[in-house]
Amino acid sequence: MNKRKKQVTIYDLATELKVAPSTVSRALKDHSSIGKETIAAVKELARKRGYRTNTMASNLRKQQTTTIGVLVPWINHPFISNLIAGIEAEARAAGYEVIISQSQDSYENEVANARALFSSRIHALIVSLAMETTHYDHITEIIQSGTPVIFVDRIPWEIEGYRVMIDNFSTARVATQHLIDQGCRRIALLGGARNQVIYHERESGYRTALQENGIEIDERLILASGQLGQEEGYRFTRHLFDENLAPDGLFSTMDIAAVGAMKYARSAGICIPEQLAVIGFNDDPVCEIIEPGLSSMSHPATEMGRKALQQALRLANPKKPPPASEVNLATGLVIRASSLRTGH
Amino acid sequence: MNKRKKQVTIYDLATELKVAPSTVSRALKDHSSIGKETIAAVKELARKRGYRTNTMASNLRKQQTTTIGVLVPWINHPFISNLIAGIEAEARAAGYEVIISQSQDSYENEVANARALFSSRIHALIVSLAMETTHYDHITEIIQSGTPVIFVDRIPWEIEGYRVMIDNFSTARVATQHLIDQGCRRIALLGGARNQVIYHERESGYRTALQENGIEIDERLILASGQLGQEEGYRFTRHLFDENLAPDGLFSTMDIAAVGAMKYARSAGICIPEQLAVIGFNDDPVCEIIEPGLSSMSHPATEMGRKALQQALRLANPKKPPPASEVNLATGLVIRASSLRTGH
DNA sequence: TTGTAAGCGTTATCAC
DNA sequence: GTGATAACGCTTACAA
Repeated sequence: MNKRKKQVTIYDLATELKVAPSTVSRALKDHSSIGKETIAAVKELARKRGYRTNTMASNLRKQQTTTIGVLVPWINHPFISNLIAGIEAEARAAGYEVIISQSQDSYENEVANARALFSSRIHALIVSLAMETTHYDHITEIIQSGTPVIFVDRIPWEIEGYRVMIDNFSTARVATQHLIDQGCRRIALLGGARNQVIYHERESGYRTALQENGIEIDERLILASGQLGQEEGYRFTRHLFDENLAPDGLFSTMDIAAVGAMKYARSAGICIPEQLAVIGFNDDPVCEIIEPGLSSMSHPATEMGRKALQQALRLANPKKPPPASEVNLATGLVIRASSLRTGH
Repeated sequence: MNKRKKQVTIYDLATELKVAPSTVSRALKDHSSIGKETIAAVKELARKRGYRTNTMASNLRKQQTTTIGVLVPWINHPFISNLIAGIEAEARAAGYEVIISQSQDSYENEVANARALFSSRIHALIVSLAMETTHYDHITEIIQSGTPVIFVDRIPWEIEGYRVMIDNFSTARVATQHLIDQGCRRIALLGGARNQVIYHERESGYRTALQENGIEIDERLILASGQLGQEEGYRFTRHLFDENLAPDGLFSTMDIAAVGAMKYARSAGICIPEQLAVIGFNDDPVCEIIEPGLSSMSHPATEMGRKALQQALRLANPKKPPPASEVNLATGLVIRASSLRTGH
């Protein structure tokens, strides 16, 4: 049906060179027991005939692939695309391919994608969970089959698995402390979905920082949304000022919501940072673009991808030293004009 | 070596049910000639034993994969990640997987990745070329083998292949015309690598618009860079004003360079849009974030991904009607404050 | 409606 | 150093 040209196989090369297929196979991978001349001849002919290893056959025979499965909520989010870029670069360098699938934050999609990846007999799986996900059977199934699974960023509550993360608690604490250091006392929080570990941790870090500084927590200043975006940031901030809760500092657990907050402030004539100091989370490119520059906590997305891949390979290869069950990457406070008050 | 659990095969199911493996194979795909009860029994047991098709074996036997190869310069660029998101969503819905690789704009990487993808016997390939690429042997090789190849966005000059694009010429003409309509007469161009078709086309569109309006082209206002980014945008704009070439309009073929231009204008006290009307290209998220809002030409990245995949599948399946050799998607003028002069 | 058997291209084991 | 051969798990004529 397909008019694809038949590909050259080791049999074709063997016939032409009048040697055995097994010799060709070995020659192509520089097996030590094959004569130098044979190797040269085989490689020369392979090049001339345009021979390409049939990965499917090889994989089937070896009972393993060199494909890394990646399961993320969205490909086209800055953080995730950087994560994937890191995974891909590292994988490629190590001779692996990357197959990606996005759940679009739907549990149903995530399950279907997990099954599809599993059927492809992936070498390892790197997962960041969908917002909706609260059951993990589709993942534990894979773990139990012996396939290495690494969780990144959006990790599950229950499963004891390998993870590559940042310390969301401490990072949020640092962000909040920075606002306090700038003289803020009424600090609002724009939080994400509380059923997600990372947003829960960030909220805890915020609360802890306030307590450590003897600042009473005003629950009315804590706002959360499962869909924290620019619009929510705008709306939440307007709400705070409309209800006479006017904060003097604002920590947003996502940069994009901080942008919304700043947009509102601008429209309402609220000066940043003098009246409202703002800090975000992730250090997305927007932080450099908006005026004033948005302070944020840097998040090593690409590095996280690289690390996750390294962990996955280590886990898949019993010869290598086993990986730590949890890797924490460093974050950093990036101070820009949105939070920097003179005189502090 | 690997402590992976042995996977269940159709043989296991066949033995347990006391039927032939072929029966199991057929039952699993609802073959018409298999008894209803047999099908039910097979599926039930498959579920119970956690059977998963071994895709490698199946592919090897069928001499084809359901894997779509994607070769792009960078995964973590807004335009590309949207493109990939479109490809993935459409592919997944059609039962295909997506394997991605990034050339990082290096010719060498692109060649290596193309070979690797080819060895995986991909069903089809979707390519956006690296900046460096000027030879296309690594791609023509694949086309000649019978594998469908679809070019998107960064297409080659020479190869007669299938492509999914926007009309860069007309889109640039519309952008330039818009500035002219706003009263601009000295319009600068921030262009990309001229060896790339798309940037060449955009420059032509700009020139044509000026000519159509009887505006003389001042070559000193035309600046190009293979690495057009925020910094270049800033630098080019400063150069224009420093050299007393002060333009009253600026068309940047990439949004991010327009952002740089706006940053310079702000630092130099040049009013946008009154003294300098600015328009970009792509309608990236930054356009909404920067102040004033950046006018731009919308680029249907996700749609382009979906379309490219559809074309690829159509091309791979001789039963379907053959695709058009070139698909052009619509772009649109998105007017924001950066180019909107009152009184026009 | 089901079974038999060949073969997809590779690699590992054993023999020479 | 090299060759013969048997898998890997699946699909698909062809046979029954």
